[in-house]
Amino acid sequence: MTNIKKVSELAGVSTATVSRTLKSPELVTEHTREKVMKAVQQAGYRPNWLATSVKTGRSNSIVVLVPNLVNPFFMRIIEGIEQGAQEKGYSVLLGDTQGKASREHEYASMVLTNRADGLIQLDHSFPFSANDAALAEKVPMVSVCERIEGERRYPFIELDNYAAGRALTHHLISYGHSRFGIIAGQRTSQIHHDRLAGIKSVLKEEGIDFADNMLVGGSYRIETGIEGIQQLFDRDVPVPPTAVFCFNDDIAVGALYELKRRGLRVPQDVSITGFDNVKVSAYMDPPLTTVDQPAYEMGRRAVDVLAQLINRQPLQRTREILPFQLLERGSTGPVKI
Amino acid sequence: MTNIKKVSELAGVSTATVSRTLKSPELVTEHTREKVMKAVQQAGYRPNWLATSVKTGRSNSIVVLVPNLVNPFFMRIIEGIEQGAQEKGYSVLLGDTQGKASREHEYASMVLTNRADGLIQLDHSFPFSANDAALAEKVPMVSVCERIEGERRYPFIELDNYAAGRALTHHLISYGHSRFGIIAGQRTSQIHHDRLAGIKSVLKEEGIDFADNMLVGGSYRIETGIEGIQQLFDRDVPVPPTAVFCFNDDIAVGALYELKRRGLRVPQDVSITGFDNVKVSAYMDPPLTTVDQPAYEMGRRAVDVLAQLINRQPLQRTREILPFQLLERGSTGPVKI
DNA sequence: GCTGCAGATGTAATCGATTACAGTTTTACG
DNA sequence: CGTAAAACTGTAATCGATTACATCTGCAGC
Repeated sequence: MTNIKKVSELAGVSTATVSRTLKSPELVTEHTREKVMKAVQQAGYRPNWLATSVKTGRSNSIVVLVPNLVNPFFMRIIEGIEQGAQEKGYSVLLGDTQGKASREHEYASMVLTNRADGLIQLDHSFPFSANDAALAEKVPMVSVCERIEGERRYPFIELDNYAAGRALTHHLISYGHSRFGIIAGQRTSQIHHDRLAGIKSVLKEEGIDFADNMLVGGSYRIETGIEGIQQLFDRDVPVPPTAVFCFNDDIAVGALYELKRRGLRVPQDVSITGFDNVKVSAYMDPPLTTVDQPAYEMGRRAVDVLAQLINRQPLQRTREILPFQLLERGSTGPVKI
Repeated sequence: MTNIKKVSELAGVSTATVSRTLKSPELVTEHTREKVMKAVQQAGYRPNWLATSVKTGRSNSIVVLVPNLVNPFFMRIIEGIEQGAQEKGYSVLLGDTQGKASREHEYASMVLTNRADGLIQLDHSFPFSANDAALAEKVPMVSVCERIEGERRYPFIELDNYAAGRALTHHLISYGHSRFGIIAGQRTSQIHHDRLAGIKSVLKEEGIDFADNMLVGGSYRIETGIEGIQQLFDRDVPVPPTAVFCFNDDIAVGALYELKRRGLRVPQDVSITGFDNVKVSAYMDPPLTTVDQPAYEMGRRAVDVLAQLINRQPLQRTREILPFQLLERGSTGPVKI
């Protein structure tokens, strides 16, 4: 291994001078700088990052906790995080939690052991174990698209899921729909509650009933969409819904697939909506009406906020709400008479 | 910050004893172990990972270079990598190269600076700059699904793209097709050449002509599929193809979309095939005939191989070919008479 | 020529661990 | 009881950097 000592010997100077030449060149004379640089070249020297970090106490890395890597929506957020991190000199440590608490704890504790400086959370639970709750108090941490209600609070970036729920509902009602189904994802999340509350608030205002058994589903997967449609349309309720809210685009893909398989046409027989605006949603048949989330931007903002926390700069606000956009495409239409 | 010294004072022992208690408990007596553990608890002590790493010279991290995070196929590989890494005690540093050489260099040099112990490459180019080529000689590095032909060689995990190309072609020929189009992705990659060679070899054997202008495309995106179809069907060639090979599922999504938009039916008018078997491909309308790559498994194997390189264990072979599977679904069918 | 100061470089402490080696205590056994 | 070996613990070197402080040189100003 070529270390700073070897270079210093090669250049005939002290290690301090080598270090200075590389970090603050203005402190050494032209002459020695050249000597040192030549030695650096010759030895193929690169400063050992671990050593630098242990000295400065900063790892310049951040952990990103994500429940699922294959979801393009999350990945878009992570692209934003990656870009922002890169610009600020941070590296991104990937923490695929697979929704398991044990994994979350494991990754989160990387911040406690100086392996990372901060944490970005795309999951929905508090990522520290009961043991570490007290320590976690000081951990710089930001949550993207999920708010933690409860014991602990930290800054979060999200969009107004309540308003998005309302917008989707208004859109469908304007097409004359009045019998709705909902296929939800992870039900314990704040997102879920907000969207649901948004939908229900409009229904209430419009005097439309919503039976609890029209809410099905429980995870953000294609299969959930398929099973959701089966539950909504197979049960012995007299009248199936004419419009179905799917709480993400994957669920909507499954729902669309299953509706077609049953010979139902979208949107002529049933309207469906997605959420997230993943790339393929625009190229489905029909293209999906969905809510666009500025995922990339959310990722970037998360890094900004996290960097402020890490550097103990004061935050203007602990809550950032980014704008969503309702994309009306082919999967929704007038109710069948 | 609570460090080992504080704990040692709290427990009334030396730092060496604290270190031993935590790393090799069998070296200390029951009595002191208890004392130390109590102090550790009380102080909320966690060993500083940076310090440990600088001492051992191992960061226990690996860098994964990926050209694009939103591609579910890559992400499936990374899931495998993540899982394998986790089991072996490595963390994964994400390197989103966005296909840019500068990014590649930047991330790759993390191995040269001890920030990571090795490198897994999902991209297709040699990730070190000309300057570092010599240093890179010693860097543990594995390539997944892409072989590097040329100056530098390192182990790779892939599937037999040549054979997969042949299998797809046989499948379409068995349906009576003889006029083919190809919408390719990244054309400079080895994958591209292998698949293309596989297809052409069968066509030659069967005495079927393939005009070079029936090969279009140049990146793995949905838009490439749309533009590809436009090029293949708009040109003034007398007869458009009856079957189109798309070199990944994203391209196939675009192709399917554009074909439908033009009023062509799949597979009655045109058959199309994808590649990779991403999740949604099974739920398209029609479901996509595609080649399943064991992406997750490829990721896991890559970590195994990389770990061997890092630990300087001898490799049985530098080339691992995993099995593919041709999935015949609804997007291919008999040629229209 | 001497003093003072700025600028360049070297010396050595430091970051937070691990671990070789030394020193001390305990145990085993004749 | 004495001695050697074993078991435990402490001291201090070490990993590879950074940096406070010390030292040395050279030059300006009186």
